[in-house]
Amino acid sequence: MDMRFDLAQNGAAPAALRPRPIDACTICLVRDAAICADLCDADRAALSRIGRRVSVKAGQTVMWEGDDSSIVANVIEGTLKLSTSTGGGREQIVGVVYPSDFIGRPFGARTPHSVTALTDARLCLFPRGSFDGFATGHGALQHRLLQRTLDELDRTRAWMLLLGRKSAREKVATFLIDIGRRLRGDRDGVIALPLSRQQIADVLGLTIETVSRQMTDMKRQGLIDLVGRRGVRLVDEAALERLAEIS
Amino acid sequence: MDMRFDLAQNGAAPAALRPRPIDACTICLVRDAAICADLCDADRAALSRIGRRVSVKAGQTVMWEGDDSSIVANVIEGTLKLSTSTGGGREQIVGVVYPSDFIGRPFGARTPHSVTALTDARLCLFPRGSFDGFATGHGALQHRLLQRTLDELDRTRAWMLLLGRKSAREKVATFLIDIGRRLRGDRDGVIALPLSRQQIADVLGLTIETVSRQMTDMKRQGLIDLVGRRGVRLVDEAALERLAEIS
DNA sequence: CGATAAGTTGATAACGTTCAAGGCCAGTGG
DNA sequence: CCACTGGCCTTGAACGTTATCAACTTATCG
Repeated sequence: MDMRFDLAQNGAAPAALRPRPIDACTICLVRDAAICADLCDADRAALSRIGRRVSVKAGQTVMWEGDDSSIVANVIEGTLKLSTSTGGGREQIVGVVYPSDFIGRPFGARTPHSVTALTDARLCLFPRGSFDGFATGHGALQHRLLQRTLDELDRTRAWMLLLGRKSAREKVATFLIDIGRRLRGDRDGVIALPLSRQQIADVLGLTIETVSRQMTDMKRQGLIDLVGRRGVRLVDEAALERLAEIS
Repeated sequence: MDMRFDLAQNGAAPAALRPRPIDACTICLVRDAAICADLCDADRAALSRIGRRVSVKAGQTVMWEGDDSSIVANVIEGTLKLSTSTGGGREQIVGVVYPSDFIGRPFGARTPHSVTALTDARLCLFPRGSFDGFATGHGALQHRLLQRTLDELDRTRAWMLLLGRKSAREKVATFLIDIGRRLRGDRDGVIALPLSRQQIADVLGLTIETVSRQMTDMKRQGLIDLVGRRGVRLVDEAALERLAEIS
């Protein structure tokens, strides 16, 4: 799918050309959870006309750290990572986003971190300028965006405690508890991790070897089960929580 | 100064009792930089009537992690730290705020981190409920709050890279560069640190000994000068920037 | 000027990284 | 259906950075 942004698509077409527009929002999977949830139908339709639906493949980078902030988007489907890196190439994942989350930097000139799809994903993409303009005129949208940003800031600050003060074991335990809360497992309780070992390391500020060692250790102790490369079952969640030192 | 919050103070007094109210905002040091900057005089006066000016002493904690979110505030004067800690008492400073910054958790039930004055400080304090109500009706205020929160989130995520991926030396160098940008030094170029060594350690996710060693090492190399306990001069800022690995 | 908290310095040990090799799984082609 | 391939993950050994523990020094304030 073409990722380039075509401004021409966003001008309002002459009314005659869209007598009964099929509104993408009516069938949207996240319409009640995303930031557009509180808009009335008319406003939602207007916002929808500003943006377009886009698919991205796993591994594809949607925005680059330091680039001009030219697009923002709602995540409709899939998981993506937000990351920054040092000049030397060391990477830190600063966030993982799920369906209904919002990505990009509205009201700002620069994208402060890269956004990369971890799985195949679908986005509802807006040119930043148009989005900013729309949001400025719609308090409900801005309020939802504010709520979401405040929540994200809280979660990010909690993660700083992990990065600065927790041991490798505590970090991995916290990660497993956290992922367990977001992604319910299948009927066997097996959670499909959206992250590779390297990516888990990049979330926790560790090396891949340390993550691997901690996880096999926890398996040996009967705290978790590892099934295949991407599966985990939290066997003793209470013990993990104790390990995680969650305040 | 009494920190307890007295709701009675916030009810509007009978009009007869305030014929020409002396508006605290007209002499406010941060009125053009805080979130209330874009309000018209009438709205600003209305907001002012909701809140009150409060002084706090260095060391005093204004809000506690996990408490009900009952107040929010603008910082008028002074420096404060935001911090979280593990059950075991390990602390991580998740933010440092300066005059015109906003503190507290609007639109949320819990305070996610403690707020403690590092220096004597003055705040413009609002009961959270009243503030939320006012903000909901005033798009300009909410927009400013959103801008500020987005900026803070960007800064916080940049700090995650430091916590997760930088060495002790890089951390200290980054800290010095960062503080140098916020606090201009005196005519000798000496910056008065608002943080003790322990607090610097708590910002960087290090121990006090490591911070001390890195700083005396940098002094030995002629990168910085240490004057007294709270003074630093950045002698070779370019070298520090190179050390900091700022992307 | 003396008391005391804050900071520095040193020795030692632990934790996590680094480097290196080997194993395992998923996808591909025979 | 099996062998082959390549990437991902695991395991091991050695090293290095930072934490820990303890003693000492210095700045600051009454």
